[in-house]
Amino acid sequence: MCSRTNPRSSRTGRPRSTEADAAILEATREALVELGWSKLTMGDVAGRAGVAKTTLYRRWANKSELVVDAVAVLFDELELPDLGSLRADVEHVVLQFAALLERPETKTALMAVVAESTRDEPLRRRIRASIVDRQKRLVLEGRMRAQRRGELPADRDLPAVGATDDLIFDVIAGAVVHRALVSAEPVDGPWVARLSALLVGGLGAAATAGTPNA
Amino acid sequence: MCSRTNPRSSRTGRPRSTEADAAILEATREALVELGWSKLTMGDVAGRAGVAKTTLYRRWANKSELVVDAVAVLFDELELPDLGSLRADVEHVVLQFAALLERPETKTALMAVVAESTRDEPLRRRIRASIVDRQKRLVLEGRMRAQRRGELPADRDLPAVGATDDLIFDVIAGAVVHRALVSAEPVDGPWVARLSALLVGGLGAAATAGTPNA
Amino acid sequence: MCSRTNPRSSRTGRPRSTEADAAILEATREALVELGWSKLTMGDVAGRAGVAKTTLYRRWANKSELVVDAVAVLFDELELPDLGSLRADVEHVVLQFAALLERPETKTALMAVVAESTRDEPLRRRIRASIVDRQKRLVLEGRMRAQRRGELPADRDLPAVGATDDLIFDVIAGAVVHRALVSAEPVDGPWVARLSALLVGGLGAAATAGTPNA
Amino acid sequence: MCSRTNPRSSRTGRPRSTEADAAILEATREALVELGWSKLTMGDVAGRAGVAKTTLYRRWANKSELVVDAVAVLFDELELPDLGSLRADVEHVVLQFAALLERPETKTALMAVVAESTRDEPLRRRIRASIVDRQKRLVLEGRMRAQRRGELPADRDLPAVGATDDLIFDVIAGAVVHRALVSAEPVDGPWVARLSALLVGGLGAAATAGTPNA
DNA sequence: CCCTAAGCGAGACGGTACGTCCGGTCTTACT
DNA sequence: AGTAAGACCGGACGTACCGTCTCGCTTAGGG
Repeated sequence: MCSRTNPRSSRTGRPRSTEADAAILEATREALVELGWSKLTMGDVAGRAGVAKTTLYRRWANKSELVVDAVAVLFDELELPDLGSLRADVEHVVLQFAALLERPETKTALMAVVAESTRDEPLRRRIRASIVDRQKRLVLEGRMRAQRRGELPADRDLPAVGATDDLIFDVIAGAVVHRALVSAEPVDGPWVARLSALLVGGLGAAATAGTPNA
Repeated sequence: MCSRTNPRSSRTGRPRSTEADAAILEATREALVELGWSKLTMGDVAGRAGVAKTTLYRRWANKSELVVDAVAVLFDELELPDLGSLRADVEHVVLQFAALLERPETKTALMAVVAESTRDEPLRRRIRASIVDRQKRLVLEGRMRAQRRGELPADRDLPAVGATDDLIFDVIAGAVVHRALVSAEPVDGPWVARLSALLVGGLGAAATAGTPNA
Repeated sequence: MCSRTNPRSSRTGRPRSTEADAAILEATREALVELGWSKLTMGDVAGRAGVAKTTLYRRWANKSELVVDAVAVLFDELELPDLGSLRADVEHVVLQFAALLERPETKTALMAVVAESTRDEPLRRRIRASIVDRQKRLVLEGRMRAQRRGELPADRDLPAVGATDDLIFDVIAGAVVHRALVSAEPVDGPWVARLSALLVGGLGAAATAGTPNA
Repeated sequence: MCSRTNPRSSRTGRPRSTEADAAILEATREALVELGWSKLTMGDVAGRAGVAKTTLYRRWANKSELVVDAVAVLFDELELPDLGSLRADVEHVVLQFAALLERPETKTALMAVVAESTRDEPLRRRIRASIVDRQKRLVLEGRMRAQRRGELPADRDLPAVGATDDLIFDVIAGAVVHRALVSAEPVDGPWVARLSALLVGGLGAAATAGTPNA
């Protein structure tokens, strides 16, 4: 989670405090809630965590990387219970994702680090590894479940993420983010229903038309 | 475009320089290209524009509002020529939007101001007015054209933006933004084809299923 | 009083408002009382005087010159009534000068413009002409009066300011200024009595010892 | 000398750099010489000292306090060698003080901080402690020496500064300052001779007249 | 009675310094 | 070697003033 420069952490000297790690990440989330991304400062986080600024910089290279780590864990809460149909599964995951984006920590932090990452390749990689790629499992799981149910044709290598999975992921996540943050309108039941209908309908149409996925 | 507090600008005193307005916005775009959002500074922009810092602050309350105005004009370049089919029109607008997001000015700026707007209501309004709402005309135009062609059922009040228009807008814009900035993968021909197929298929499915949404 | 660049003020055009002149100087004194030298601003003075900043700069080149003019008039209030003896006259003028220096306008302004004048030759000349030289009449008058009384030998060209006059002037004014502003202790009766005794005694000693003045 | 808020400087953390202290004060004097009081800026001083602006503000609250500290040390150079007579001693100290006031650092700075101190009680205290009170030792020393020689009656408590000492101090310092800065005329041999004669004569007259002042 | 040159209020302008804040590094002494 | 404390450099912030300018308007006196 934190950025150990050397892979096999050196054997000698005082070991790093794991309590500090947790306190810092918690303090970061707290500061995000109270202050938002742009007014969050490293000094403030250190103060809240009862830790010296040095201790932050020993673990994270800069503010962006710290915030990515602090927020990433929240994305692991997403789950995909089997609700019996593809459409129900889609609605559920959209609502979960929307609820996550309504939390002030994520709302203020996510787009900020993404914006930052357009000029910071290491940060981009960290975001992919810590947040983006991990969520694709939800799409993969949902798709395979639908294939097992027969809602989608089962002609693809099952356990790997395909191009359509990527597309669905970008559409779902992108639509929710855009609705919530850019359009700044509520991601509520009716909207989610319409989005899910569009997606399931589109997937179904593609399936019947022959399957043009990579 | 810039923030004149006084609607009918006061008759007295030296009038504001419109040349300065233009020079500042141009300098802002230039600085965004060279430096990106987070390294762009008001002082630097003032320097490039050959203008005093105070002149910037007399017009814009902060960096975010300035950047919104500087970038907004780029979104007006989007057009929607009639390519003969709904799918072709969708592909075209997606590609245009993707090209816009590939420009370094917009890539670095758009998500940054959106992130900032989560804590800044006036900024949010400015983004909506200057960028978001203006682009919805493309969706409206495309939908009405498809209805005229008979590709979509014509059962809605034509000139107003409806709930499905909003949905389509969020899906297209959100998917492109997410693909380009979050997933950080190319918005290329195949991906656009798949997205367009999904959307057109979904809209068609909804139409045949007879869902008369508002 | 105010700085007309060309001596014979041009015949044509709208004449300068003499009311503005007075209002500005009064406003300057008022601002000096309330704010002191360093926090007095030209804009504030203009506002108090109900006048545009341009009108100030048309008359005075800068803040220092304005303040010199505003304060100079106060020094004209000093008088030298004949109290019957050199010592009484000296005590009286010292007390008057001390009272003048206790006024907040002069206290804060005098040393400030003097300090400024160490790097500003025109200002130095203006101070001399407007403030310093005018007060020497008091010394001259007092000395001539004492000579008429026979308290001092009458062997000098009467109406001109001599070297000893200059010395006495610097000693009196300097001692009072130093006591009031630098030592920051009260210029009260006992102190004035001691100073006057010292001066009159010194002058007397010089007179009896032969008169070694220029 | 510099403003440590904490009397016993805290044991923890990185200690303040004493080299920075010295460099800043030296840079301040240098800037005073080159620019004078009113054009000296904190940023410029920081630059000359090779130090960040924050380092200045960590030590001094404002420009005035910094300049007082920078200039105070110069006043410690004054000495009072025994020249054999009260009058010679007086002449010597006056010349020394005049030479000090001719230095551009002091000429421009002294009256400026005094002017500032009329509205700034802490600054006034600092000036008294750092500059004024320290110089009174010269008057005290000179007076006691004259008493030992028998030039002045020895009827006062020897080691303490009395009211006449204060008077003499204000007269000497004030006269020199006024001559040099306000009248803006040279403090040369003849003038110093006249001033010394006046003072010694006045003190003698007071002594013979039997004025046992406090 | 208009013409013209200057004064005037208002307020934007370029410039410069302010004093504060933060990022990220460093130097202490202690653990 | 990690840690808390806090000083350090660098640099941007947003504000305040300075002294200048550019407007449109006013106010005389001279033709």
